[in-house]
Amino acid sequence: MGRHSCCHKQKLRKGLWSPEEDEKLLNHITKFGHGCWSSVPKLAGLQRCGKSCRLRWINYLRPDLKRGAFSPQEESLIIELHAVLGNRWSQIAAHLPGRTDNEIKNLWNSGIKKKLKKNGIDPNTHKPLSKVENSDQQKFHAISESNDVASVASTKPNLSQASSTSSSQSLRVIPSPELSFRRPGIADDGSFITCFQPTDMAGELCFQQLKCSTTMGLSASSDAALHHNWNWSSSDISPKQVHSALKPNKSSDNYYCNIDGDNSSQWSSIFNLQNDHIFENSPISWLLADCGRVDKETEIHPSVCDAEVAKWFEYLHHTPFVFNLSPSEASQMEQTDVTPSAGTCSVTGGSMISNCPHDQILQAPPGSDMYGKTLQAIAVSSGQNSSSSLEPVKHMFQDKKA
DNA sequence: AAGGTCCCCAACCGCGGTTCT
DNA sequence: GAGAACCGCGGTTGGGGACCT
Repeated sequence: MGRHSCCHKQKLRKGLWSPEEDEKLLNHITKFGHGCWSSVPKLAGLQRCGKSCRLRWINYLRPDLKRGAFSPQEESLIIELHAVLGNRWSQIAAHLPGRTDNEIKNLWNSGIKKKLKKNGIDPNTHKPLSKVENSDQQKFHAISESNDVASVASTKPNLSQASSTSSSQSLRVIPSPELSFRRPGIADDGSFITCFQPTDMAGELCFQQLKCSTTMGLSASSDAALHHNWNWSSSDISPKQVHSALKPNKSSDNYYCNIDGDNSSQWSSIFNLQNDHIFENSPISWLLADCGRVDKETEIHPSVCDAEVAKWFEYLHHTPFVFNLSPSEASQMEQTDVTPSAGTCSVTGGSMISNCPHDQILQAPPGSDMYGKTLQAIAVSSGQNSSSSLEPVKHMFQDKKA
């Protein structure tokens, strides 16, 4: 079948659009709408192909476009969405009103990518750029493939191993401030293998793996959802609880959680509340999604937070990170800010998770396009690429829908 | 001032998916 | 069901402005 590329048509202009062409296209679409794009150039009196007209309208002439530089909030949102969605620019753009996929793609390729690399993050995987020597890399991959900690983002986790002897294997890596950004994986039984957090052991940063069962976690009846009863388990570490959470800066949408365990390490994690959505920077967003509704106002207590996280926070948000707040400092911060209550965070119902892939699946009928694509997105983000490895994920969500 | 290089971003290109005939 | 046309997406290109030497 011969597919006609518009570029092969004769006598059609290419290249930059002139103001006159813009005006013709704008006038035509304003009056008649675009209808069938292939007929637009003829009706509008343009020597362009329909595809070119469509692109010009979408990327430049549309009245609802937001012009100008991206805000730090938009940039951080793009980074967070990219971690979940990858190069699905149109889906990312859907979360940024007034921005086009092309614009976001350009920003990513020309700006954000470099920033991430500069900060030691691989922009493709959102993992720390490893400077590990070859031998260490081989070890890394070997362990990954046998379901060690690194496997969460790159290979299919194996629950039996994770819950037995190897669940807290540590792996020496080049220290990096981004270690708190790990994504959860999904085990065969549908339980979550959570992110790895940096822990300081004898001066070395190590990865450690935790497991959170879907049957555990946040109680729907908890009256202080964000810092109550998030139980984590691994074979050699007793269940942990999030004992406090911190909103380091009132203009920020990010919160940090400290999870105390019996090995005296502090486990910091991060999640983000923005436009009523929680983004998958941490297993906590998955936990919240999994647990359904959280509808009580929640206190966030300032607490000590890890300097690595602070560094990352400052990079992402271009705002100073405040930590080690005393109660009086926290109180002062609360009084000087115009946004609601520094120490509280209002978390409301299902809308909170409406944009979480997990929740999209719960809302989408199995078999629908949304269902399949979202499953794939999750599988890919979890390093589960084969269709067979999707099965446990499917079952998990089907069970939850039921 | 001139030439070279870098980088941004608008636009192109090709592909896959969907709809129409 | 097959072929053609259309649509939308993501990767890539190249024009041109900014910056450097």
